[in-house]
Amino acid sequence: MEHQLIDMGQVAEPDFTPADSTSRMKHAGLPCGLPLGKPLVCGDARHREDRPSDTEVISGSSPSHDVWFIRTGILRLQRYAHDGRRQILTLFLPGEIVGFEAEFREGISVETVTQSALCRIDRRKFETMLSQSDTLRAELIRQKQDQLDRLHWLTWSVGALGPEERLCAFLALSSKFMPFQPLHDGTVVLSMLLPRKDIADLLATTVETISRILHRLSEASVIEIKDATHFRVLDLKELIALGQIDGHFDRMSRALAERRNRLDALTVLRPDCPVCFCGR
Amino acid sequence: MEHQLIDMGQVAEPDFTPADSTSRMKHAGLPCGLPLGKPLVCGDARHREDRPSDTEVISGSSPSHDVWFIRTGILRLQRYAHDGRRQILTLFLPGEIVGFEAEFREGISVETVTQSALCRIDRRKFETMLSQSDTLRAELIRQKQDQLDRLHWLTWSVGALGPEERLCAFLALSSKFMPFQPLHDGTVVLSMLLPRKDIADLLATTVETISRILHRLSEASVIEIKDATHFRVLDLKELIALGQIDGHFDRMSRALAERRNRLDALTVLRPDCPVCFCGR
DNA sequence: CGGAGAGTTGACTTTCCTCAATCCCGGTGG
DNA sequence: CCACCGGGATTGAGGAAAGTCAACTCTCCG
Repeated sequence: MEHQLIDMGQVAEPDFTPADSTSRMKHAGLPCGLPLGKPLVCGDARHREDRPSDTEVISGSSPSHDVWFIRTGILRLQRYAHDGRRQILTLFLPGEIVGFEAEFREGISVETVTQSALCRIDRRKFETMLSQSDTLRAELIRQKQDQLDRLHWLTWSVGALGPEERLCAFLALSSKFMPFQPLHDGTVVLSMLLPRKDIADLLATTVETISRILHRLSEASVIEIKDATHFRVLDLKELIALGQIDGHFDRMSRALAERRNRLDALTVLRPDCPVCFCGR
Repeated sequence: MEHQLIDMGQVAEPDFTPADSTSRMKHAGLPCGLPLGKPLVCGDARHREDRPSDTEVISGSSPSHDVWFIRTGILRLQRYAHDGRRQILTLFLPGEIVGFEAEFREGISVETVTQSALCRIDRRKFETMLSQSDTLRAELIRQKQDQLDRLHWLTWSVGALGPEERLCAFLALSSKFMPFQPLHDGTVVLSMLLPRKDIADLLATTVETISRILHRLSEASVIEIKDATHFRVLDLKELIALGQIDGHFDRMSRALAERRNRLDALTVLRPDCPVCFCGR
């Protein structure tokens, strides 16, 4: 199979039941750790933090002393216009390092989208670790590159495409970084972790437009809407074509899969975290 | 003076005369060189290339063997939608290194906007240089950071602001990276090097809208239109306010100034290039 | 049972894109 | 020297996509 389906494991979902619509708020704990290769080294002891959704991690005004490692959950980098309009510039996913630089400019903030488990690391310590570990440095560069990639897509897409095309691309990609349930016929039921407002602000449109397009796609049998947060993807190829990410889908989903695998490797090889006391 | 005015020296402009409207196509030669600190090391001998405007530097389809160093001129990173609509994702300026990675994805290409003087460097050699020079590595990271910064602005701006606000921000920034002529009263006459279509495709709008907004701003006495490529900035503060880049203008123009200074230092300290044979 | 919040739906409105005509300027050739 | 030509820029008229506003539904939860 060319595109291996990957279960993120973030959300426990047995057989799909529409009643399970609160899944957006649940998550399982994972041991924490930075991607430092063999030894799991954390910057701090007892630095683990669980955050509910929609809480500020990095403020838009006060410079932060900390760097964050995302164990589970999704974060958003955002900025507001004077009229209160918000633009989400990128999403951060499990395994990513946030706040090292640049993501805390005046007016730019980072918040949790879903409930999240984070590791807080002192900036000074992180810089030391960075200077001592080639592995970590390489990982950081890879992450910056991935983020630049995503931002290129978003910028192009917001500038040159319409809302429908953007949403299709987003849905296609979502099937690679959101939890889902494979079905017998090869299709999948996708659990959308982002509320409508976040999707709208990421894709630079409105909740009303998102809603209308979703139902239009459902009408066209590209997706099936099980409930507000669960979509069955009937025609992934069509989503990719409509979203005009033909040449980019493979690379982007590969990048996502690799990050996921690196994270899994950490948690599988070291079920407990020997360095920090954030165990389990 | 808080914001030092910097003459780019790219365009020879004595006293301003509206007749000088072909200045867009002219540029002066500079010695080439990579920002490697003391010794100027180039990857290749005789690798200097002069390009007219609107020529492809990095193709969207065939992977490139080369990395480019911009001595003079402006380049654009762009991508087309299926309907032919183009989005310019970023501009590259003198002193920047282009094509090392990521800027040559499927469908993404780099072209000259103005006539440009480039240094072509073999990718293999560049990687060697990179592994041997901390200075170069640091410079490359700084550049990536600047590009990420600009892209954050563009994405936010296209997503959350209207065309008028985007154009104001662009004009304000332009006064920091385009040639200009200071006037007796402290205002400046800006030489716009980009044709309307490029401005429009960068700001995700149309030439008609750009034109209308320019004349609206002129009507409001924020700028004065000398001719199609020369604007006198009457009220920079207002441009910054309208463009909502209050908190970012200083940092972004500082970054531009620093790059410019580093490039100047290279050319001033080493008026001839001792390593490569591209001399002056 | 009632209230809050998210999502959906419909009617209206506005912005800005599209299309087309015109202008302006520089270059060229008679 | 002047008339013509071509490309970029400007201006105007009209229309469509998507944003705004408001009403309504649904589910969850106290």
